Amino acid sequence: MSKPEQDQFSPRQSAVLEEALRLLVEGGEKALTTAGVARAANCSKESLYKWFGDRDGLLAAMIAYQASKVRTYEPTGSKLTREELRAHLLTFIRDLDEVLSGEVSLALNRLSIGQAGAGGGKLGRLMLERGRGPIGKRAMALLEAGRRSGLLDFSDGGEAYETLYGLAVSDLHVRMLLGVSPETARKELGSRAERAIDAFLRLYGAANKWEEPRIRHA
Amino acid sequence: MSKPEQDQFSPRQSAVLEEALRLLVEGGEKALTTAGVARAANCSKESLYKWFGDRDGLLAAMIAYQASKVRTYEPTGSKLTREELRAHLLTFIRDLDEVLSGEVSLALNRLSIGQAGAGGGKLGRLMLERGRGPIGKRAMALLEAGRRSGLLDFSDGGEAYETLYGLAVSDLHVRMLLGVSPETARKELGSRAERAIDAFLRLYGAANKWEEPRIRHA
DNA sequence: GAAGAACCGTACCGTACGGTACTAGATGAG
DNA sequence: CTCATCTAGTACCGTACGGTACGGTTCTTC
Repeated sequence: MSKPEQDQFSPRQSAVLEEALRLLVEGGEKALTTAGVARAANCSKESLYKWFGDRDGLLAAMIAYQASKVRTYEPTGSKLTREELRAHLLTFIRDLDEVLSGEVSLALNRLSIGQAGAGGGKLGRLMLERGRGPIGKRAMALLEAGRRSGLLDFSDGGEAYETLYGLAVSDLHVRMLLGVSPETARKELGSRAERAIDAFLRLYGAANKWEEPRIRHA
Repeated sequence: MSKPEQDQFSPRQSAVLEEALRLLVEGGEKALTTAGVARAANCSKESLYKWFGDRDGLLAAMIAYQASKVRTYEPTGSKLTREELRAHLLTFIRDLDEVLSGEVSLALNRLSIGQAGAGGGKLGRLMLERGRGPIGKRAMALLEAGRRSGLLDFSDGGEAYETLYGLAVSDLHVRMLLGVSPETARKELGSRAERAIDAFLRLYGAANKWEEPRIRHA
């Protein structure tokens, strides 16, 4: 637990996984053959099987490896001002958008989703734990800080987080997974980030702190 | 165009597609082999290839067939009361939840997403057009009716629809695609429907018509 | 510098799948 | 009755992939 994610793969193995991710991004799952990975990474199939067990082990390792690269930095424990909270929310949404629209993330999600359905939902669980877990934890910490600072008002943090996520992403993640170009999607995400924060603060902002931005009624 | 979707498949072909969908739901994509479909549907592989061209044609036909089953009823053209709009929104969200959490829909989305990444995003485009298109159109019509009735206030209908969708679904569709049990998900969706409508109306309700439900400020 | 481990490259095996060919039986028209 | 069409069932083919085995080379360690 002291060195949980960093060096669980040797440099050589990391290089192989990097190459495997590249192949996956370029050609989808069908392009990710054991022989192809071995050839692209200049390693032998025997080593692949020695290191990762079998093909599924390789896929799981790719997910774990990619997850180990996102730093889940815990931003702050101090009291937040309105502007700071707003800025942190915006940063969170921008980071979220960047992750979700990243080629590697999309490819890994496609991979996990594609082989979910059947009995082997192993990869899907991995993605949920290693991918969405940390992101959600980070957001919840931020929202909690906002509440402690008297800027947000909610009873169920998970509910508030789901709302924020929905406002920021809506159905764009699924549409990207289905093939909408990440460029198109990123434009849409970018134009929605600030609006999502406005809406979120109208829904969950502590009343006396935000004097109702974008006031709409008489 | 007069008979667009109904009888594009003969009864025999529909029965075969039904069986193919059953196989897909049960075992995922890997279980959907041409031999398996032929065996399950008591037809010959040769007939499959005659009718659908090749395996991809069969997959596309499955999507088109399933899409042809959802009726995209246009509810109303008359003026709406508050209660009617609320009820229609709730019905829409419940229907949306039911579709998204349906086994067949999940299986087809997994199939399309799984083979998106590579060059062949054909199925993904089909899902976007045949699946999300009609649903979005229906919701937009409802929102437009709400605006014409003076109950909603928005400038961009698409933006309002995306907000409604995000509030109602958030990341649950992707989580279901990744393997979260539909039962768990349906409970979460059900408990969120009314809250989503409240939030949506706070964000887009015409001011003088809704006297700020769940008022939060002094 | 020798012993041993790790590893690359390749060749190999079994299998499973997509797609095609062929035969036999059913159905319907003339 | 007969011929044409359609289709079920089966057998077959080529290929591509997951997984294993082995010889040769490099790197480590004493």
